This record gives sequence, C-alpha cells and structure tokens, in this order.
Amino acid sequence: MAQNDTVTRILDAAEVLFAEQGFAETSLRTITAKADVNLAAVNYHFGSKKALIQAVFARFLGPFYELIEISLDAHEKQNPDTILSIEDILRFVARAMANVTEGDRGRLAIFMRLLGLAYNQGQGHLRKFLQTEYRTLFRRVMALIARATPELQPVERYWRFHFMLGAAAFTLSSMEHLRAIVEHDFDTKCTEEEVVGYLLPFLAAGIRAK
Amino acid sequence: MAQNDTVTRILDAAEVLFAEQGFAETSLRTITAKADVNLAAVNYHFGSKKALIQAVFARFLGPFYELIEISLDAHEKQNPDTILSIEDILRFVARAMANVTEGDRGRLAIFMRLLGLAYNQGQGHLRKFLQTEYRTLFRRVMALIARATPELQPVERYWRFHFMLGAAAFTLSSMEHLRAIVEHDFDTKCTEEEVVGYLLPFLAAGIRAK
DNA sequence: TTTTAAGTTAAACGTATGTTTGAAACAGAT
DNA sequence: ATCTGTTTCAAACATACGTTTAACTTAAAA
Repeated sequence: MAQNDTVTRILDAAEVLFAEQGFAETSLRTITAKADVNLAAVNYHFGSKKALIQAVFARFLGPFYELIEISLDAHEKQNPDTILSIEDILRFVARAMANVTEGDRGRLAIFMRLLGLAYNQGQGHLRKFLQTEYRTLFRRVMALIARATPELQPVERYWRFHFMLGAAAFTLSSMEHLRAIVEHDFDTKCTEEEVVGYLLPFLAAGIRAK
Repeated sequence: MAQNDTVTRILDAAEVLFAEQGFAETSLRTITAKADVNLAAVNYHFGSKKALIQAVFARFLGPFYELIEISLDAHEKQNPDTILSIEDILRFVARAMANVTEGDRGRLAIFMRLLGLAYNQGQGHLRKFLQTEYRTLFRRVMALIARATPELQPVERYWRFHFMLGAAAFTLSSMEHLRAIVEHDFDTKCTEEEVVGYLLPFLAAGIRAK
C-alpha cells in the first residue's frame, strides 16, 4: 500500500526532525526531503503542517494511552482495593513508555522532547489539544497519585505533579546531550534505562517531601 | 539618550514576545511594532536576530551571575568552612533570581521560559552560548551541591542536578498557565513566591532521595 | 479494455521573513 | 551656522515558507 508507506515515511521523518529542531524551525521541505516524498504529500495526506504535528503526537500517544489503560485495568482487576505506591505508579508509566518506544532506542527522548515542546512552544494550541485529548488518562493518574499521597494538600500535590513532569520532560528530552556530557566528564556511559533508574527515586522522594 | 531608549525598548518587547511565542515564531516586525521602533533598528543596534536573542539573555544572566557570585562570596567570607545545605544553596539561587526579576512580576516566568526554550530549541547554539558563558558559576554551584551531598555518586548527582533544573524550568516557565488551572480547579490563587515555596522542598527531597 | 478513483509530481502562488539600502532627521562640537 | 557622526526611517531586496494547482501515473473495478 503506497499510501501508508508515504504517510509512515512522513511521520518518521517529521518525528525526528521536530524533536531535533522544533516545530517552527522544521520546514515541510526538509521533512519531505528526508522522507523522500513529494512536497505536496504532506498537505495531501494530512491537510496542513499543523495537522501533521498533531498526527505525530497521536501516533505516540495513542498506543501509550491504550497500553497504560490496559495495564492499569488489569492490575486493578487482579488486586482490587490495593493502593498503589508512588513508585508503583511511576513504574506503570515508565513501563508503558518503554513499551511504546521499544525497538527504536532514542525514541523515548524524542517523545519527551515533543512533550516539552508542546508545553513550551506555540500559542499553546498543542497543549490544549493534548489536554483535551487525554484528559481522562490524566485524571486517572492524578487520582492514583492522590491515593498514594493522602497527606498532601490538593494544590501542593498538583504542583508537585508538574514538578515531576518537568523533571522528566526536561531531562529525558535532552538525554542525548546530557549523556554526552556524562561520558566526557565522568568517563561513564549511561543507558536510557539507567537514567530512568536515577529519575524515578528522585521523583518519588520529591513528591513525598517533608 | 535616544539610542539607549531604542535598545531598551527592543529588549523589553523581545523578551516578552520570545517567552510568549518562542524564538522562531516571533518576527522582527512583531518585536519592532511592539517596541514602537523602526524595523531596521534591530539590525542596526544588534546586527542580527540571533544577536538580539543572545542580548536578551545577557541582560538577564549578567546581573544574576554577578548577584549570586557576590552573595556567595560574602557568605563564604563571613562563614568560612561552613557546609551549606541543599536548602541553603537553593535559597541562594532563588533569592538571586528574585532580586534580578524583582519589580516586574512575571519576569521570573519569562526568565525560565527563555531558559527552557534555549535548551529545547534550535541547534543548541544558544545552549552552547549559555554553557560557555556561565561555566564558572555552574561549576561553583555544582561544587557546593557536591559538598552538601557527599553520599551521592558523582554521576547520579549530576543527573539529579538536571532533574532539579528541569522541574524548575518547566514549571516556572509555564507558571501563568498552571496558575490559571489551579485557580479554576481549586479556587485558590498562587503567588510566584508560593510556587517557589512549593518547589524548593520538592527539589531538596529529590536530590537527597534514598 | 475502458473507467474511475487515488496517489504522485513539478511548478507556481501568495505571503512573510531577515536583512540591506540610501536618504532624511537629529545631535553636539567647532 | 556649519559640519560631522549617529540614529531613524520608508522602501526595497532576496529568500524561504506553507499551500494550491493541474497534469501525470498507477492500479484496481467494471
């Protein structure tokens, strides 16, 4: 199916280039050149550049959304009335991410890079798109965190949640760069898994502070 | 002095617009219109858009750099051989930031927004500019943190430092937006100081995890 | 084989961008 | 009052962008 091939090639190229350069800095000509398709293909298959950006997100978030929902459903069915710890919740999220990005190493960084860009770039139309599209998942995770941290005030919990999100998005999105520095300064290589292994305890301790 | 006036007006306008929209998304025409100066003024006074971006940073970071160096010097002179706690270090940084951005409320968010953009946007020429320009300050703070967390392995300490940086940059840069959500969802207003008050314990607990 | 719809292509369109230009306005010193 | 260097200004420049068009190719249905 030639159509799917073109669509996939565009998404593959766009995903990498967006993460490398940002949305505004990446032109359709660069994308179509890397994908080895005609310039008009983007507007033909996606309608516009804006729609392409959202499609790139959808291809990431769709499977992630389904995966984490399924695994949470399964766990709640097997262990009803169990209160997950923060570490458990983070592991669920991390495992879903790892599964979604598995195969392509570096795709986790791209994922987080795009997430960070969505929060910090443009007039927030992308952030709005994400928040309305994945509101239910967001609420569900928030509810789990609330049960894991009953001692927190809602407002402070809300902020700490975003502190976690920020620590994850910022560092994982610059992972390649930061890893290069580690290799240069400490003569040690860090795998993605190790970085995530460093990250989760940090987040868990942060949200339980005091 | 008409020259300084024009330069300042351009910097004021650019700083706000860059933070709101990103670097690539903000045109010189938008900047000069907001600053109420002629379009050519940017290229006349700064040379190029890229140079303008760096000038915006320099106006922030220069005073911040000096202020924190001075206050650290003063403290070390008065209390030699004292080991600062993580909380102390964070308070030093936070106070320097608050002083630099004082007067204009919201300028802290702009600062962090620009920082996040610098890390996530473009080919990293901006990140390189920042890292070479402020290497000594970075090293100094890192050394203080190392003395405050002697139990940590250097590599893990490095990562945790960037987790802190990420949590701060990400949330403070989206502060306006996140505060609007808080106001809507929890019927509470948060001042900048309160958010920073939430942030610092989170960071301190995170870097001391386990 | 003919028809039909989908996909691809090269070329062009209109617009917005960063930058440059040369003349005008302005300031302070002589 | 005139000169001199600096700053402003409107206009133009070249380029790059997202998008559209219309002709062309392809392949499966009738």
